[in-house]
Amino acid sequence: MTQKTSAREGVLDAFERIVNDRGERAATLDAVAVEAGVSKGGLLYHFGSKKDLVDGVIDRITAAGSDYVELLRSSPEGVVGSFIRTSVTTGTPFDNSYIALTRLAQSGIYPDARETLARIEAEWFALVEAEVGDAAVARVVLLVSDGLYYNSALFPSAADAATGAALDDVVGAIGDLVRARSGPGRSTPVD
Amino acid sequence: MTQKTSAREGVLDAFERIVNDRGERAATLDAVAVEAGVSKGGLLYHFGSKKDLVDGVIDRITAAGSDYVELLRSSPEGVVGSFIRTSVTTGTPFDNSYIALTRLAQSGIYPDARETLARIEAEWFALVEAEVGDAAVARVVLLVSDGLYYNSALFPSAADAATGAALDDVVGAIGDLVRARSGPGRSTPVD
DNA sequence: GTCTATACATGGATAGAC
DNA sequence: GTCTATCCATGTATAGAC
Repeated sequence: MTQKTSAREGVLDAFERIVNDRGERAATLDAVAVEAGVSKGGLLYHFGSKKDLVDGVIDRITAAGSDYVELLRSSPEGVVGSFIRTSVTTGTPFDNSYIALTRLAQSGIYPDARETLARIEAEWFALVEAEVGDAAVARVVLLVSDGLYYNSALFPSAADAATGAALDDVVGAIGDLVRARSGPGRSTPVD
Repeated sequence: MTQKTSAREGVLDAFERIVNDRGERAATLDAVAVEAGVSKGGLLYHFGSKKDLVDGVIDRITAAGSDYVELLRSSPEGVVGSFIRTSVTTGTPFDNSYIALTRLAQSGIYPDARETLARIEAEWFALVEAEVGDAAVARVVLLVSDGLYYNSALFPSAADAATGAALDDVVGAIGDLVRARSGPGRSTPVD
């Protein structure tokens, strides 16, 4: 009763992959079925409609979101640094679901996708703000993260470049901002 | 020979509007024709194919891009501040074309859309870097801009909130970052 | 649980009248 | 320059066999 979900998960993987690589429009039932290695009918047994597929992605990210937040919290680098670094897509299951959701949310046909994204961002904002203690800085961090996701989703080739020194530079600059805002008379909350 | 383009422009407006409000998928020839108040046949006289519509958006933004850069250059606030502020969609023709392009670029069917975006971002980066004199900070500014565009395109309702005090806060934080990076021993290049 | 076959609607694009 | 009519391909979804 626990392993039989593999076919279902495979379909969901295929759906996300197509949405992310070729856009929502390309993610037809046919294309997803082929990518998942099942027939259209087989796919529709697991997901009765297109919307069910979207709901599947939402369920996934809702589950994975907690783990991600936990990972940020427990990072020795601190929330901000690890948050920025993990905003460049590296193809983790969470990344794949998150980017798929941003695509699906754009159509407006799936209000739940949009709401889920908003909920996730609100959670991240609270987390970052708690560490930096400054709403404006927290907002900048969130925006940089959104920008990184947007860029690595739109220009997958550029994601490699951003993974290296350039990303370190961004993290460094954000660190400077946090310290500048903490003020000279206040010791850093880091560590 | 100069005003007869109004119908054409109207069709392009309609196309952008639907792409931005309801997603690329909703922007069918039928829907665009209805929105523009012409028949499908009439639309296809001006734009022989879907791709021609996309090319129309690209042509538009290529033309409008120069004006936008000029506006940033001549802003009394400086490039960075005005750039950040104008990254929240206010429904200008440039905004509409830009957001439409980001949507169209995601499908991968229109490589030109992606390349145009990359070209525009490169131009903006050069402009910002020239003012702040620091590649990492320039990159942060670009990412914040991308994040703002992404957010105001995805959550139009949130764009209002971001237009007010929150946006000022972000501009202020970025200003702090620029100053922090300029270093204590270096006078500000502003003005 | 997965397949084939099929119904039905919609999308892109052409032809040709006005 | 704009319209109607139409063709063909594709997309979503259902029915029912295996």
